[in-house]
Amino acid sequence: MKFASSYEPGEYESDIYGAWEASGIFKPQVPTYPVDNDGDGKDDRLESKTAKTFSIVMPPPNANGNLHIGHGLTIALEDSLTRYHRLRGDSSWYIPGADHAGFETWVVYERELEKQGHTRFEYDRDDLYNKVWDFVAAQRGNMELQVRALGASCSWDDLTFTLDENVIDRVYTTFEKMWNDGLIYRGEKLVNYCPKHQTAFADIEVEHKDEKGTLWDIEYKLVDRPASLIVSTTRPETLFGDTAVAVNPEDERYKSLIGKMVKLPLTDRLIPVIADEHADPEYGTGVVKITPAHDFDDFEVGERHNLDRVQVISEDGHMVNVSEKYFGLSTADCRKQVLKDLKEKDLLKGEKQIVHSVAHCYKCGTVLEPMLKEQWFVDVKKLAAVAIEHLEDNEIKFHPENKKLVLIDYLKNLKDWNISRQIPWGIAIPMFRKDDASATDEPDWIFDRRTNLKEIEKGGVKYVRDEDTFDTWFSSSHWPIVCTDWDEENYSPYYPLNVMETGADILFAWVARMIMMGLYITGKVPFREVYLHGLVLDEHGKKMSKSKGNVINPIDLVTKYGSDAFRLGILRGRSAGMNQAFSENSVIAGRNLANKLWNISRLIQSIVDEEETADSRGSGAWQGEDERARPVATGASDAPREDAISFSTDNMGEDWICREINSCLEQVEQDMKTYRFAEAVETLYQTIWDKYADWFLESQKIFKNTALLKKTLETLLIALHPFAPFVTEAIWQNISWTEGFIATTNWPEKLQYDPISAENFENIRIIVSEVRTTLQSLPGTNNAKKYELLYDNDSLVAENELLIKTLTRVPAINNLGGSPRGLRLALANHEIYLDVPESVIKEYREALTEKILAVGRELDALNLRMENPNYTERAPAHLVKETQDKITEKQSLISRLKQQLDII
RNA sequence: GGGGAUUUAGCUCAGUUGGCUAGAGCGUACGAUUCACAUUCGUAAGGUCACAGGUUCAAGCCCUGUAAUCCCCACCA
Repeated sequence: MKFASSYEPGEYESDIYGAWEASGIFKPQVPTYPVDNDGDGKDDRLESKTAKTFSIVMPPPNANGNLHIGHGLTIALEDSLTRYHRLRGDSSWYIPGADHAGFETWVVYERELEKQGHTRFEYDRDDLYNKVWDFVAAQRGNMELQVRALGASCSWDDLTFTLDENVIDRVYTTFEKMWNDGLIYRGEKLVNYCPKHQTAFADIEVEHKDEKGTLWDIEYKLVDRPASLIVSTTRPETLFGDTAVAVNPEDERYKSLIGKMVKLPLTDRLIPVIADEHADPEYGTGVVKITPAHDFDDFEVGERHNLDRVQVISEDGHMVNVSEKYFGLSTADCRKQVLKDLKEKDLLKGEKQIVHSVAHCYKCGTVLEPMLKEQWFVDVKKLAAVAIEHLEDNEIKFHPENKKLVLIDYLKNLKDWNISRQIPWGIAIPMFRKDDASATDEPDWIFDRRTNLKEIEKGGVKYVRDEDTFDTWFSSSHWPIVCTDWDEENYSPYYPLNVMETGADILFAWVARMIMMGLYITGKVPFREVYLHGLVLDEHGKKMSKSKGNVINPIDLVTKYGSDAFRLGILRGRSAGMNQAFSENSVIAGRNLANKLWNISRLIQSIVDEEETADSRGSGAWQGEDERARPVATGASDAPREDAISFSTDNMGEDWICREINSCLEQVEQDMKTYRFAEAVETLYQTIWDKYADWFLESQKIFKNTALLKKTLETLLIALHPFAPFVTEAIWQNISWTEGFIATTNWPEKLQYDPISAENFENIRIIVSEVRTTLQSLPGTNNAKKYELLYDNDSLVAENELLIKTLTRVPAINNLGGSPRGLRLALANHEIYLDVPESVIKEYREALTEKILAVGRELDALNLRMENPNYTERAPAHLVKETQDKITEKQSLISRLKQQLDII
């Protein structure tokens, strides 16, 4: 016996993964590059009946990080899909990736530098890039091992790293095209800037948090009259950058002051009073100071009124362009000083506490400073418009559906995209600035791919490299294109991707940009469907976080319960787009299913072994005389066929299990088509456990049909394989009659069965359940052993005595022969009794009364429905008939139970 | 301010086009036990489908309103 009594995942998983990988089964069958084997000069892939392809990319995990629970979910989802399609015969390509994780890795590395007592400013960009490269290379590998541990059937030879040459190449090609198309521009704008990391961010990377703050009222005195304006601000230190104060043009209080000058406190500067809609008469005093260089709204006001932009805060968060007293102070110190000085001059007229939202760095939590900087921007209007057009044409199907509208809404309001980052770890921006003022005819900036050079020469003019790198999302937006080897010449049968699976939280940052970029570069949407998963929350529905200490590590669970258990557990009870709780319990349930399946296989193998031994002795030990030739085998129809494997008719569980397995297969197929993973798993779980093990295998302990046992086990193993790849493969390798890998076998065809026989077994199940229920509700314990089962005039019971006896464990089943005794079961269509003595029946009286009442209530409800003429006239005929039948059934049941009660 | 969701058993969730007595897992209670599996088997209890109206022969599902929870976007001088 090869099978241990329980499934130990640790003993099998890594060997199995190794065998899969070594045999190359994760590679797609249809090549990714043109092939011309017949030498006719044409791409064979296009000539042949194109095999169906399935392609999906892995959202690249951080190359030097570890997987978290979200990755665990992503891989469970993506790999289940991939394996399912592989079994269905599609040329399936699951493309793995690794992310240089620009900013994240940089933050980690910069901390490392600090530990060593260095700062980034001691090195130039190329040095830093090389240092980080080495750092990442040294840390790399864990992630990829963890992806393997989760069972991802991805094609490792095709792993794409976000800094691979082909990626950089593609990004430069796009950038050049955009530059030539006028979609890229350099602009001085206010950008969100982290003074700690000294880099700018895109809007999307900013984290807004509500915080308590103080609103100070400051007096600005008018120059030509003894009057003053009170302005309110949360940032008094920025007053040095004020270049105007604004009032609403409709505000009667201040109309006469528009155009006058006020003196900027603590300075000698005079600034004008301007009229602008931005000033809200309802808010505070209705007067607002305008600091174009340090506030987003003020920046726009400044544009409208042509105001100067006076930058008073440096990139490292210190005061500049101010009088000596304040120069060099940190913004926080400067604020204190300004408040103190204003108070002394009696210009501070009030303060109050408010709650307002403040922008923070999503990595270090530092308050972001709006900073005036020259950056590269993408003009997104056209790109977004094209994306919206294709989305509205329903070219991409979303799961959940509503996310499409959310995305369209986002694209409609999208602002230009800042793609410059002031960190060295990333793809260098391929732009060079003219370094020769005398060359007036030459453009200020030129595109050039030679970013390894700090300066280049073109046409006798010297140009200097821009030191910035790309926003990670700029390159990531190319992911479907670079992963599938699409280019302008090579037709890739894998582009567009069949499905893009990723977190709902990066719908805007990533999915939106992939769509825009895909359309811009290839003219096609980059994927046909989008499946978005939500956050995995802890068991109480709270976000997992290090500070809360509720983080679950997927690899720990894999180690403890096995990869399959983790996958089954994390898929269960989860639907698209929803943030849902997760607990170890669901993984334990998955572990139990794996073990159940293992033991099912162990039982079947032992039956197969025994039969083979018996055959070799020449006596059909398990093929009793009852056996008749019966047609059941694979095939598409329900109709019995005469040429198939034979098996015994007496055990009607055989037809029944075929019916149930067929319906399970149909359900799973439907669920996979509609991305309802949890439902697919649930269906399989119930079919394998509740139906196959608890009813069919129990029945097979009486009549063994080895051929069918083999066939049905294979079917269930294959159907579960996408979700639980390891245990199904381990069993496949352990049972004696299968060949090759289950991972590359074919999705099962439907089984043939006789519907009448199947329905008969369903009736037997109902009888058995009723017997069990009644036995449990009788007084005393061990009732099953005490009472015999009696029946009258019932061929179903008569023909299946042994089966019913085994399933109910009653000591005997006898034909009454017309003289009823004992306790009659509450079954409408069968006359079945438990041979229970009078004394016990009397004790059962109460339960019987309750049962009669319950059936009576059901009957009343049905009658009420039938009495309503609107129902009988307007409801579909089959429903009305069903109701009528039910009434008849309930009535007869009640009268029988009442008879029983009368006897007592 | 704008938008998106969620609310069904003690907990976590299904319930697809309105149509049988609203389901599952976990948990709970009771019972079983050599003979594949205690990671087991059997049975049961447990529901005002958030609330209030409406449409319909029929509503967990559709419509209107209310409440609570969560998320996103914008703004907050």
